[in-house]
Amino acid sequence: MSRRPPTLRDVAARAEVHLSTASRALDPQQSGRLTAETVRRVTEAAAALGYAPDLLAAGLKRRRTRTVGVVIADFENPFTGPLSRGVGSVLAEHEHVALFAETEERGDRLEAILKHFLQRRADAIVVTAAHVCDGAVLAGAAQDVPIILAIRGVPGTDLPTVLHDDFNGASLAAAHLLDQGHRRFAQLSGPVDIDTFQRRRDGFTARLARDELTAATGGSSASSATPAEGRRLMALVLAEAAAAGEPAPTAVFAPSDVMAVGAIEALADAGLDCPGDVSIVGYNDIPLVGHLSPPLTTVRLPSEELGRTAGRLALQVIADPGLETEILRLPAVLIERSSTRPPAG
Amino acid sequence: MSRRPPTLRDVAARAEVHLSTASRALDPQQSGRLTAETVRRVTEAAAALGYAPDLLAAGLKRRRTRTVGVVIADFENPFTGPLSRGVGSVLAEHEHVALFAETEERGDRLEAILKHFLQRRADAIVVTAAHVCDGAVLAGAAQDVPIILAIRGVPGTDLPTVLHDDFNGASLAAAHLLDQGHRRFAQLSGPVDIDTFQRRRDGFTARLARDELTAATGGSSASSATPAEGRRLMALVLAEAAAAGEPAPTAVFAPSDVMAVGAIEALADAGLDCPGDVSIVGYNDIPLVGHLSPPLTTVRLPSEELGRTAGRLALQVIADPGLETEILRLPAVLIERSSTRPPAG
DNA sequence: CTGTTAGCGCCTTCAT
DNA sequence: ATGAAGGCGCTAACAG
Repeated sequence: MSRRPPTLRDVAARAEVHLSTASRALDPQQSGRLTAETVRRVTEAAAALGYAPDLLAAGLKRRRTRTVGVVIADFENPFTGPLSRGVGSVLAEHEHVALFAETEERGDRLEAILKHFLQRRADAIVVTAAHVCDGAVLAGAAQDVPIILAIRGVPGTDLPTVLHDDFNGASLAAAHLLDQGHRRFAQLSGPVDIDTFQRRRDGFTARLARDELTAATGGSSASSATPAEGRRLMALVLAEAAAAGEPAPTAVFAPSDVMAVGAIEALADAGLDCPGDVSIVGYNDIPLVGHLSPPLTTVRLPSEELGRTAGRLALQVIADPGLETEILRLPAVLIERSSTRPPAG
Repeated sequence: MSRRPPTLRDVAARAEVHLSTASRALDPQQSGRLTAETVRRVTEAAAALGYAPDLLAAGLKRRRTRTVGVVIADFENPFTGPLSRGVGSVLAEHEHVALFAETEERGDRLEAILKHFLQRRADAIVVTAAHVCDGAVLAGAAQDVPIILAIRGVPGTDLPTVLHDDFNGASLAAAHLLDQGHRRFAQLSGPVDIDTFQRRRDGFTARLARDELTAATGGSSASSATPAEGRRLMALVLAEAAAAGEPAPTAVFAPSDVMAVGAIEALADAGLDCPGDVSIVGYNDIPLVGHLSPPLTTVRLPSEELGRTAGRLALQVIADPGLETEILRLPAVLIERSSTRPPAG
């Protein structure tokens, strides 16, 4: 184990050429300038020795490591998988690699991770875990390395960004419920410090407002997107309605599928049936929600495509640092299942 | 953007000491041999400049990159999250980082990824995506870098390995069903080229054999662990029983939760109810299976802990390459929900 | 076309 | 206790 791998030196010696000739022969960009014969000799020697270039040493000189750091909020989040695959595969197609790290939503981790990626000489960094208050830290890091924002934007920064179109996605949810004839709405609020949840809330609210309607919220917002928080908020909405002597809403928007799961449970706790009494729309279309009871109507996000786009942006900005920044928004699509139906009566 | 980060040279200049003095001052192992005053000056200069050592350059000399490659089968697999977090966090606690790559279960990818990690000078590699036929490739790579097997073992290799105790986990499932009084069993077969699925099958079979019972299989095995394959195999089991003029089994073991989901659907297709007519035990306890209808009885795996163990093994073998290899098996636990109940009648 | 010569940024014997 | 010098493995001018 751990025998020393062959170096370019060994290859050159075996091919009986100079070190730098070997280097050139192995570089597709330069091998054109060499005799076919020399190239053949070097290639052969390299193959015989099982030579593979040391990417660290190469990067040291070339000032490019072909590495892109990716900051993930939560490895256990269901869309982390598709997202990672998206950026990973785009990068791989261009001989780059992704380095993943996780903040676990802890505020202080982001800065440490960015610094670490810098020490590893990442050529660019994709941040998918930004909180709205991270502007300064991101701006600071952006002076040293190109940064791409994905999934979560940060208002006020001018970094290249690719987001799900959450405003539109949530509008889709609202439109669907309106189409079905609902008029009494509630929406559960996601964590307030995350940009995407704000946009979902705004999108849902705006679509209702067009029809001069509003949604109850229960007066609280989730500390994190979990079933437990969904359950808590749904119960609050119900309690609020009861306290005001009003009937419960017939349609509820949960800005994440897991919160929707909790909401359905809260309804059951209160003796209400989904979708019989209350319709629910979730968000994300995570695995298995189509197999819940009832199968959840939800908004699907093109997470892998978003990952691919983020990867592409990273490669672009590496190739041309002077690139003008832009904000891309990828469209969501409503997946209609059985947790929504026109209101009774 | 992309201003050049300060180098050790800059720090030395600012502290008015020699390059190598600065190097020593910043190395906790060596700073003892310097005047407290010099150390202070250097530390201060480093802080003022925001100096962070270039890990690539350091690794080049030190022949340690503090990087561990992790080969994942599938980023979208639900236990990939906990697993990644486990190894990532253990490594982070010891100033190492994980580099993740994905085979997507494609046979040719493993070799390419191993080679790539070598080129990046990973200090060790954790392979969680091994197929039983990968022995040669792994043995080859193991000559150049320490390799740890996790989740999936490879019979015949002697690499340090940490696995879920699938044999025991599947026995638990069988024991549970036997306890409930079931006597007519089926089990769906997972992909044959993956070690874990073989062990689950063997564990289930062995426990039944102790009571002199056997399980029908439908005569086929899954090409991949998906709901569609679960559905197909369950239908085959039903058809097989019908063709033989026998009653359907009352208890089914699905070696993965997603296959269980498909199996439940196949039962419904055949007009059978789970758990009314047929009990099902899944495997993995992935998110949301507790919210299915019926909530799935399943076997939970300590995936994050497994990741942590794999990370620990990697660090161990980096510190001491002569470490004797061992195979660890982490215990599974049966999570009893509502998809199983004693047979009717 | 190919060899020579400098480094990339850091660490690590040697001396002193 | 600190400076000097060489090299990790590779690439990139610059010669010839």
